Amino acid sequence: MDSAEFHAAVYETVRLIPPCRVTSYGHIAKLIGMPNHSRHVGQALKFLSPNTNPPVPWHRVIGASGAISSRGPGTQGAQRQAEALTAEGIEVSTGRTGDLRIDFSSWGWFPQPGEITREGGREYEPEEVAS
DNA sequence: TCATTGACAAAGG
DNA sequence: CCCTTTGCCAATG
Repeated sequence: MDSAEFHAAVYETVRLIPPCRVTSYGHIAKLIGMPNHSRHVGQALKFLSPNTNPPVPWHRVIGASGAISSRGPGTQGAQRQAEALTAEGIEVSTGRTGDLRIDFSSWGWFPQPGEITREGGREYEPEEVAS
């Protein structure tokens, strides 16, 4: 599997995340079958151009700690992601250090690699996704 | 080529 | 909880 296929696999998998649910980079990597490529899931999302068709709900992917990953000092990417999540109805809280976090016990989505279509994996209409 | 960078994760203290 | 260390590997310079 080359990198282009990897990126495509990431997008397809992220697209399966139901609304009002979030998962982690590492779990996406696991679902693809490459559990040690969590960092590259983030890269794939970074390369994602806005307004893709079909839409990819990139905002539903956060770090395994439950925190929205920083895009680096002085950037607003994390804030934008938080806005997209709250717009969906997901609660985003702010920790002491100003980190944006989400409660996995309430919003987490971590299916095993076989039970995806059963659980609720379906495709979403463009208007359902902010992107 | 070689070195550095990450939208990461798990384990240890 | 927090912080540090270690493993990871495509992309970037």
